[in-house]
Order: sequence, then C-alpha cells, then structure tokens
Amino acid sequence: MEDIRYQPAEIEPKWQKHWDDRHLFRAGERAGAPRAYVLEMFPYPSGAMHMGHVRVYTLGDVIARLARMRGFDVLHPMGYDAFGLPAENAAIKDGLHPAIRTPRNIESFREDLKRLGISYDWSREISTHEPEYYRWNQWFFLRMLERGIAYRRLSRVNWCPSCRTVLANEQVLEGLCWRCDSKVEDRRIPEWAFRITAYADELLQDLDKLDKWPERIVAMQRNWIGRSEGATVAFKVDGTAVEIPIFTTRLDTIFGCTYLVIAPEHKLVREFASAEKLAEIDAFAERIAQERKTDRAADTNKQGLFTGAFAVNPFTGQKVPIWVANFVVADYGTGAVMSVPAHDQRDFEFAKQYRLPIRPVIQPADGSPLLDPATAPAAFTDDGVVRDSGPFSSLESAAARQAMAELARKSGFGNPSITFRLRDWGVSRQRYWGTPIPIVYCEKCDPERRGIPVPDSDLPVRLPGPDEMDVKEVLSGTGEPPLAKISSFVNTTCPRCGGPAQRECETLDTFVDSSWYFARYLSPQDDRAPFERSEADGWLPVDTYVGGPEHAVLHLMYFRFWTKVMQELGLCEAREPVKRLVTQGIVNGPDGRKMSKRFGNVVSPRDIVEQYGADVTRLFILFAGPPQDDMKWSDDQVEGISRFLNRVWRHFQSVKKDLNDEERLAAETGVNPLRRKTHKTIRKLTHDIDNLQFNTCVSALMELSNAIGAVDSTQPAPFSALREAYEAFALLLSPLAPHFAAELWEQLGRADEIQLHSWPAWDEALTVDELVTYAVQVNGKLRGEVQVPATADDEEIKATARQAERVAAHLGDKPVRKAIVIKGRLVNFVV
RNA sequence: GGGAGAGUGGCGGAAUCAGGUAGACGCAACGGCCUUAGAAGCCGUCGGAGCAAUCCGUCCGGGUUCGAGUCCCGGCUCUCCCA
Repeated sequence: MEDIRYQPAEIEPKWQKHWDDRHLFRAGERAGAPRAYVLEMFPYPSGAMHMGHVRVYTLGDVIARLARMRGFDVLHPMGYDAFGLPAENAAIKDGLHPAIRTPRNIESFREDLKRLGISYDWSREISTHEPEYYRWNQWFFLRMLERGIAYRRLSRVNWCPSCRTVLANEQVLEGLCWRCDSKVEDRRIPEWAFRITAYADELLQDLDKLDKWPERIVAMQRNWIGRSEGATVAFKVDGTAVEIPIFTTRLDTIFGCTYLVIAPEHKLVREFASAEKLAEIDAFAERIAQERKTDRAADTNKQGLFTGAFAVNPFTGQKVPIWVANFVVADYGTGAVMSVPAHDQRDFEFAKQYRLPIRPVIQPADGSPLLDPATAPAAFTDDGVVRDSGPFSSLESAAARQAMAELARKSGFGNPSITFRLRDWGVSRQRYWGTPIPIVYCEKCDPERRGIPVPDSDLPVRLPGPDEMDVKEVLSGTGEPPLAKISSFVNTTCPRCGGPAQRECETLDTFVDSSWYFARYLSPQDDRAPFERSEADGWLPVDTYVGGPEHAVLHLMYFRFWTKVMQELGLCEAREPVKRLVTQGIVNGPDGRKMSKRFGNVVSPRDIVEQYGADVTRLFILFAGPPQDDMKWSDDQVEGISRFLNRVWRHFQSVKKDLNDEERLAAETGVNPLRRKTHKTIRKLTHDIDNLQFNTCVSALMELSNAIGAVDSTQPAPFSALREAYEAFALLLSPLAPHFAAELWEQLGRADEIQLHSWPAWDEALTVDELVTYAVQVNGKLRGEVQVPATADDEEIKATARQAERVAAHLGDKPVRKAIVIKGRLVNFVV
C-alpha cells in the first residue's frame, strides 16, 4: 500500500524554492495596486530562533499574505538588529570577534526564517552592524547635533557593573539591569544625549491618533511621559540670596506648606547648608543611595534629615524648615518640593514620622470640616475650597491655582509650568559593538572637549575590525570604552585644523539602530541618503507592526520620536511610524513556565519544524489562542494539528481523481449542505482573520474539513460541491499554512499562483439553510428545539414551537402572556 | 498606592464587540472497530448529580431584563506596567 501521509519535508522546500525563484514576494511590483507595509520587529540574531520569534513572524506573515490576496502591493521585509551586548560578551568568553560571529548567526537565523516559509522580500534584507547601515546612524547624529537635539551633558548615569555600560532609565527595572539583572550603580560622567523631552508634548498628544494601538501600550506611554501641569515657585533660603525653585501641581495648597524637601544630591544644597551639616547630608545621601541598591522597597521607607536652614514661603512670608529626604530625586521636576502634609499623603506620613506641623487649608467640597491634624488618619488629597489662605480663601481649588500662579508670575517669584516624567535619552555606551559616535576631540580647537563633528564626507566612521585589535584584550575592559585601546582608531586628524586629534570612543545605544530601520527597508542600498523621500511617502507609515509588548516604553517611544525628527529633516511626510500595532503574548514551555534553560523546558523551533513541518508549527501557534495572549507549548496539540493536515491530505488523495474529472463536475448542480458550509466558512474566516482571531480561523477550517470528510461516507458525492469546498479550503488556508495550500491548489489542477489569487468571496444566498433550528424556552428555560422552514414568519414559528413535546407539557393550559421570537435563534414563551 | 487586563469542563480555548440553545474546534481520557501485535486510522462517549423527568453549573454577592458568561453596582483572586 502506497504511503499517503503528507510529506512536509518534500512539499515545503519545493514551494519555498518556487517562491524564491519567482521573486513572488517582491514589493513594488504591482503597479497601481494600493500599498500595504507589514512589519515585524527585527530580531537580534542569536544563533538559533526561539518560539517567540516563530510566533511574531508567523503572525506577521499571515497578515502580509492576506493583504497580498486582497490585492495589495505588500512590503514585508526582514533584517537584523545586529549590534549589541550578547555578541560582545560572548567574544570576551571565547575570543570570537563579533564581526565574525554575527554574520554566522545571521546566516543561521535566515535559514530558520526561510524554513518557516515567511513571505519576505529578501532583496531588502539589512543588518545594522554593516557600515552601509550605521553610517546613517552617524549621519542622523550629526543632523541632531546641528539642531540641538543631540547634546553633551554631565549626568548621573545608571551604570551596570556587569555589562560595563551606561543604561537608560527605561533599561533599569526595579534597580536592576534589564538585560542581566545586575544591581545598577550611580556614576557621574559626560555623555551624549538626545533631547526627546522637547517632543514630550507631541509624543503625548499624538497618542490620541494611534487608535489602532493596543490601549495598554498607549496607557503605558502616557504614564511614561508623565505630563503634569502645575507651577514653579521660588522659595528664598532665609538669610541668603539662594532661591530654591519647587514644582507643584497643587499650588492651591501652598498656604499649608510647613516644610520644604530637597534632594540630598541637589547642587543648591551646597550653597546654603553649613559645612558641618553638609557632611551629615552627604553621609545621608551616600546611605540612601546604598539602600536603594540593596533594597527594592527602600523608597517606601521614608527617611529625612533637617538641613538646619529655613526657606521663606513667598506667599505668606512664613519660614519653613528645609529637609532632605530619600523620596525626592534631583532630576525630576526641580529636585525640590514644598510639603503640604495636610493634603499630600506622602508629606503627611513624613510629617507624622518627624513631628512636623500639619496645616489644613483645603475644605472638602461636600462641606465637611477641615481635616484635624491631631486625629486625621490620612491626608485629604482631593480638590475642595481653599481656607486660611489670605486673599485666596473661599476660592475653589482650580480657581485658586490659577489666581495664585498669576500672582506669582506678576510678582516674579513663580510661573505656571509643566513637567514631564520622561527624561532625555542618554545614548553613550562604553562598549565596542555599536555605532561609533562621529565626534573628534582636538586640544587646540576644542580645549573644553565639547566635541567636533566629523564631516559628512568622512562618514562612516568605521568600527575597527578583527584585524585591528586583540579581541579579548580590547573587550574585557574595566569601564573605559574598548575603542580607547585601539590607537589606530583613536588617533586621527582634526577636521578643523588638521592637527592631531582623538576620536570619541563611545558607541551609540542600539536603540538608535532600531529607531529608523523600518525606513531603511524602503531603499536599503541607497548611499546618498538614509532612504528616498518618494519611497517613504509611498509606504510610510507602516500599516501593521507586530512585536512584543516589552518594548512599550523603549523602542516604541524612541522610534516615534525619531520619526518626528525625520519628518522635520524633510525625509518623510509621516510623523508617526506605525498605524496599527499588534502585540503578541509569550510562548511558555509545556509546563506553563517561561521557556528557559534553567527549567529545561525549551522547545526548539528547528526540531519542531524538522519533525512536523513549518505549516503544522505555524497552525499550532495560531490555533493555541489569540495573538495577544500568552500561550503554552503543547506537544499533544501539535500532534493534533499534524493529524488534521494528514486527514485532509488522505481524503483529498482519495477523491482527487474525481475532482479533476470535468464530466462529472459538469453533471452536478444545486445547493447542498456542503456548499452551505463552504460559504459560511468563507464568511467566518473573512471576518475572523481581519480581527486577528486566527485560532477560530483554524477551528473553522477544521469544521469545513470535517464536513468535507462526512460527504464521502453518507451519500453519492456531489463532486462540484466537493471541488468548490477544496478550492475554498486551499485559499482560506493559504495565509496560515502556505505550503500545504499551494500543494493542494496545484493538485487541484490549478496552474495559477494561489499566493496571489484573490481572497475568496461568499454568496450570502448560499449560506441560508432551508430549515432553521429554534431553541424553545418557557420562562427563559430551555425546553426543546424545533425545525422551522427558513421562510416561516413569527406566527408560524410560534405555532410550531408550541407543539414541541416538552414545551407543550410545560405550557399546559396556562395562558401565554408574551411570546418572544428571535429570528433564526429562539422562541421564549412567558407564562 | 496608581494604571491596564483577565477569571468559562481534566487542559488550550469558543460564545463577550451587538444580551438570545454555554462549552465550537482541538487535546487528554474512556468504550468499540480494524490488526498476529503495535503504530496509524475509523466509529462512539465526554461539565456535575440523577434510572428518568429534572435540577445545578461561566470567581463571589446584588441589580436590570421575558432572558445575563456577556450589561450595571459591590467584593475576591491572578497577571502585566508604573511607583
């Protein structure tokens, strides 16, 4: 007996080669067609793909293939986020230079992608570690420098001792490095930064336009930007000329201010504290910095120290003590706050702890009395009516805020102001495997080391390769940038005076690379510009972007910022990079835990594809649940999918001959249950696939295959209906399991490309059943079912329903008060 | 503490957008057929209790409604993000 099992190992490579040979997925080759740009977050090319990658790329591929069937000219590119720490860290271990390891990894990764049958336009492949790519990072850096968006600053940075680099705030999670979980330390060093805060308002406002982004991602960005409206008010330090600006959102409570808190590391502290006190304060600062590192909950534990100085409230002239405390940080707002314990919970707790006075000035709007400092268990933090506040008394909070800000402005001690939680983006990294920053230092022209930009004509500033360095020696440094050890790199000539000069040895954060790569795909070989304007205006913004939600406030914020800059540079019209964002959940191990070597529950895509084929792997991932939900790998479920395709295959092989017999096909006509099922399935998939409900798409295809299988055993096969069902099945399956679908299509005798065939349409008339099943309820409880002709009117339906056996029994001779008929669904008798 | 989301069979999930037969589809389990035997395949059962009629059942408690997994109010639990 001939083996009729379906053989993915044969048909999948066959179709992959076919697509490759015909360049079937090249973008820009369907003249006049509307365009769709479908993109997945590009991978860091580690040696082997993991299941998370399989999930993103499968999701993106379904969307891209569907768009193609809908007649779009689809751009679906792939590339590699190739700079970064893992390759560098691996090199320190085994001495293999990143520039050698990375291309190998890319090759292996590409192989895995190809075996999954993802429909990429491979002619546009890019990798960020190539000089042809990163020279444009440098070019952008110079443009930003010209516009004051890039600047040099001295800053307290988050330093990861294990990765030996600086981290952005977003890369520090609960005091730990996002990559290696080491405890992050504070250091003060000069670094390059991007003024993303200048775009804070726009980044916030434009969130409203992102109506096809998941709400939670938008909410996370909104929180991250953290806009607050309020006022800045200067408090004079008593007996000095020093002014401490404070930021508050509750200016209406300023008459209740009983002390000031300033960050212990705030530079103004040195201007008013006595030498003696200063030593105490420094020790305090040191201690809390230490605690913050060792204890994640340190911040909830309030600690403070009186500085010995007093400040004058500009509204009241009253003197209040100035404290330092662990919950005020120097780089948020102005680094100092006024404390109103009666109306701020944190201030309240602090005041109780250190026995500071509590002065209520806001009366609840419902008329209940002012808070009693002695007995109140908590601060009253709502708006209300202002009391005991001089000329502002009896104003509503909002009105008081406005009036007070106005007075402050007129009197010159304050202004309405807005602060953001968002910080500027520090981009300097003391690492090797990244984009060299195109800056030169010349002692003669630039004694202050502000940095001299490398001229565009000298770009790219190339990263020294394996021949120019001793890998282990250069990379295993102690905090100095590795590039500083490569004298052939460091020593150069000054672009201004032509004298000796040194290059900047830091490299750019790799989030720079991923901030604009989506645009580079538009003209990946362009050597005169990062990309072509005309291409950008034709394809941007990206229509659908698929990736993990872990990038909500990192990559997804940076690339929005970058897009706005690109637009200002005249590179594109778009001011937002992506219209629709799809975030996908995690693929966990079979035990429900995160896949990890530690748990020994890692499932390798390569093994699975080898064993079951790409189509089975793809279908399983799609079937397991909605894209945004986390899912669990299940070997049994994979088997189930494999059985499903085999069942279809076997049945198809047994009827194939008849399906291609034109005489028999011509003889058959009419509507029958299979045709109805076929058209209903088309309708369902058309709806579900648009809503990204791929799991129910797979279910519906299983149902259709069950209906196809049932025909055979019951009655003489209506071959025309069977052929119609198989054609529809192949088309509907095509975006999900493209190889299997293409093979079916070919064996149905079709010579055209199923990949480019139009998405099937259903005939609504063919979806209508002759008999409709109605559920019959009595008083809302199910009591029976009846079959009613589809053409019956309400009265006929009721009459039939009434006669159903169990229904009649329940109705008895009680009068029916009301009968509700829901067309096509149910009848409910109320007695 | 603030924000977002989720709780449905032994399991993954469907129905939730628009209130209308809860459990589609698949997995696991069980029974049967085929087979020397296994693998594969095929047929059947499959929320709980009950011989049945019937009753109970979508985290818990209320409410709206002829009818609530779905809507409203209150609570519990869990996940993620931010403090």
